[in-house]
Amino acid sequence: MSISTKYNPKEVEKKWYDSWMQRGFFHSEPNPNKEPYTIVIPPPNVTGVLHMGHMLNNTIQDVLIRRARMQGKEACWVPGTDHASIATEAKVVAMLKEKGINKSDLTREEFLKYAWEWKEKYGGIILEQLKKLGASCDWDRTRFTMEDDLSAAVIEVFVDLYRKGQIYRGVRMVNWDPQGQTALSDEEVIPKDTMAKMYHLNYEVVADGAAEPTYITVATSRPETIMADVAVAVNPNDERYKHLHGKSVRIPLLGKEIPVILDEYVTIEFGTGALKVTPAHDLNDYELGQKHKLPTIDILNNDGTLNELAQLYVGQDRFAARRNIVKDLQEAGLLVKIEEYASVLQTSERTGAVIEPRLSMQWFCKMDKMAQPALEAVMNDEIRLHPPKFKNMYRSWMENVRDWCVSRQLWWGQRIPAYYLPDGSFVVATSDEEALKLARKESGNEQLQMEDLRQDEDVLDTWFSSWLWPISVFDGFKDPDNKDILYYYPTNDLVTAPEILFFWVARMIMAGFEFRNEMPFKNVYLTGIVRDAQGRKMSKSLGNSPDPLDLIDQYGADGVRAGMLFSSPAGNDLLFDEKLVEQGRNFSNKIWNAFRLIKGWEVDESLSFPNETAVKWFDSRFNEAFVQIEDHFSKFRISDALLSVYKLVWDDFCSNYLEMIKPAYQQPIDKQTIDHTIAFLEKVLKVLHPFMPFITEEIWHDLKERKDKEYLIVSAWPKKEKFDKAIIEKMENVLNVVGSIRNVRNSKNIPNSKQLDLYIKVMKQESYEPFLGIIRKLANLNELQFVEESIDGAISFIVAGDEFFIPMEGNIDVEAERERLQKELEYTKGFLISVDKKLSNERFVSGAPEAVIANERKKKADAEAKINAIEQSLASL
RNA sequence: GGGGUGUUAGCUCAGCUGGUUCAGAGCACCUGCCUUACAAGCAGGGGGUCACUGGUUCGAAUCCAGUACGCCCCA
Repeated sequence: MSISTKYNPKEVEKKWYDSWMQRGFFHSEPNPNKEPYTIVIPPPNVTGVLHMGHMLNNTIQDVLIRRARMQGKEACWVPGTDHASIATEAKVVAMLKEKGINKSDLTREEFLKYAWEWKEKYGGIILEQLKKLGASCDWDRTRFTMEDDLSAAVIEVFVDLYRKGQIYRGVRMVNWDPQGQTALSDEEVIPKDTMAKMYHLNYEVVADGAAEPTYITVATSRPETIMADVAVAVNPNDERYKHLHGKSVRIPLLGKEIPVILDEYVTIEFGTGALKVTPAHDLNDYELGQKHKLPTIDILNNDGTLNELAQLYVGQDRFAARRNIVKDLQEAGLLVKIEEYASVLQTSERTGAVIEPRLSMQWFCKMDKMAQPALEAVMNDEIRLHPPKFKNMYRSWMENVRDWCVSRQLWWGQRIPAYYLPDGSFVVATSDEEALKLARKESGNEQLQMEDLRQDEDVLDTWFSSWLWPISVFDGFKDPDNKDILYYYPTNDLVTAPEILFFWVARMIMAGFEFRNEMPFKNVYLTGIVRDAQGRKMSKSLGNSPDPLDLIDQYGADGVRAGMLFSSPAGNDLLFDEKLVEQGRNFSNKIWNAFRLIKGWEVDESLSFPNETAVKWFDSRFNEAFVQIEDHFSKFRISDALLSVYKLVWDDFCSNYLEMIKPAYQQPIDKQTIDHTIAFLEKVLKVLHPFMPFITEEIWHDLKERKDKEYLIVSAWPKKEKFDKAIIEKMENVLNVVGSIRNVRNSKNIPNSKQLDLYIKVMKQESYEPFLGIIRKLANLNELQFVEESIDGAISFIVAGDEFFIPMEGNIDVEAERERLQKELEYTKGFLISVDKKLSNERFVSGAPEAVIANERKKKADAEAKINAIEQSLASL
């Protein structure tokens, strides 16, 4: 035989991927005769490289899309990339720095030129990597969130929302990243648990005639912000501070006088019960300040250094300033003590810098109105989240949704289409021309020129383009009634990570209802995070993330795909272990060898058909498993679906069916058996194909001559068929018999090659007759006959109430055998007692359903028969 | 602090409407096999008080309450 004993994925994968591409199997066009099935890819960052998370996510999407394609649906998987403004800009800035260029020395246009060059050169590698995985995306439809049409959609949406009053400009407390020098959305801020210090500072109470100065002690974690203090707040019910109501205090070092205000917001027990109010640098203080109509003093520059308003430590970084002021306070005797306490530090997801709550002028998008339909759609299961446990999280987020800060102080992205007039007012427009027209109209100044207008410097948050993705990839903004969007939208399934449920998924749902009055997708499958075997997140610094392409190289794409899916139920983190991928590869090999076996048989047409029972059984078994597989798919239990296929292939098809029909060495096989077997293998390949596309396509073609477009990838998915439950159950018993015989061999050290005899004492001989050949073959038997009486001097066992005897030619260990039987007898007796107890319970008999009672009766009868049989065997020993 | 969610074999997890799918799977482990499809394999096997406590029920891994521990989200 010339076929390799090991499956070799390398050339196979390339060959079939190219072949699929050439024949256009991935490409989709609207087809009114077919049901559409659509997935839009969560666009990876254009700067990204494939990591394990992508592997899992895209394998699942590919499984779904391939199955749909085989089901005869018009399957369309739209790929693309995201411009990822912060991440990409950071990479370009770093690249320029290496060349000795500072971003601040460049104009916006110069910088963008570099950025585009960089994107053209390094961007989109990830899409090429996805091809190695076997992703059957419609590459003709590849989109990029910053390409012209998609940017135009973003601008159009911005203008539209602005005109609807949904977008506004305002001073707000934002999360400021002093390193990236941009505002961040709440979702881009990562809280980190740390130990922080609480400084207790003395504020002098403004002289009220007392000879000695008196103080109030204020606790703060940020002493460097005291120069921005505008008040000290205490709880009006706090007895300790009653004497200070209506008084003022002096800021330490600065000496500035500020009022003591009263508010029940202050927790009496926390710190000293006295709170310094610094509206410019803390969200809660800001709200307190608003309430009490206090001024705000912002003492920080964009880069986190102190400005002139601070008066002290001007120009120093906030952390340096903190060290210095603590020292000075100490020297001035105003620092009472320092306490350690556990606190949460807000950091930037991108740069890791400590976030500065800061007042700044930003653009916001109102969320509350848009959140309504988006919330309802999920709560009433119009859009289903898998697993549904995420519904609660989704609801609590949507019910407490806050306005979305959409502006970013960056250059890489869609520039905010607001144009400022010389008088400081502004207009919002989709183009320069329109802006000028509007500006002239609104200012009444027809002399205004384009040069008089200044466009906002900021760009929009990346998510402001990705929330439109399911619509914009089909040009639903440019041309709202085009045939693609009408056909493919709403899409079917979205596969993504739970950490972007709010960033992205929720906003896409909002955009769907806002701009098309329709949900963007019907199902959201939430994957878990891929972690290492110890449960740690995969990260570059830990070096615990394998390179996916190396894995593919080593184990084959099919092996990796199967390995990823073996243990990743929806919503659960995947603890990745290379063992899983190894298992996937071994599975490939198993399938390969099954194919080799079948391919190697000579057919002799003159032979009769000896395998009717085996064929009938596997046919039923396949259909039984198939119903299960379909059920798993319908509930998005992808791992379970794969495991069902795995067991069907390995246990049922290979270990059992093929062993049953396998002719003796170098003997030919009959025509009927081989035909059935090939048909079975084809069906098995079909259900396997979504998971392991390459090896299945390879075998499909090696098995038979195929016509030009007769590919597995576009073959028809099996249909659910009726199956014979009785033959499956009977075979289970038969395989138990075989297993018991093998067990006897094992425990008695009887080699496989030595034939044994078997005597069967059963109630219904005819029920066993069709299976005798199978038992003989799988257990390697010589004599095989039915008997009426128990056989002396034999090892016996019982399966489903029937007795089986293997004569042992006298070398039977009577004591051991007696002990074994005695043990089994005791167990069965105990079992009978428990069943009897149940059945004699009046309330059980009257309360339980008929089927359950019947079952208990059957258990009782079986147990009694078994006890009887064991006792006889014991007697005959 | 509020909310969510989980705890089942050494590990990762199934277990759906309470009862034959009820204590399961895969991996790991142990024993024996180089049996001409496959040692990346074959055959067999040992592992669990279903976190704890109580309740509901004829019957609880499954429903309810509390406790402990873990994780997630929000403040």
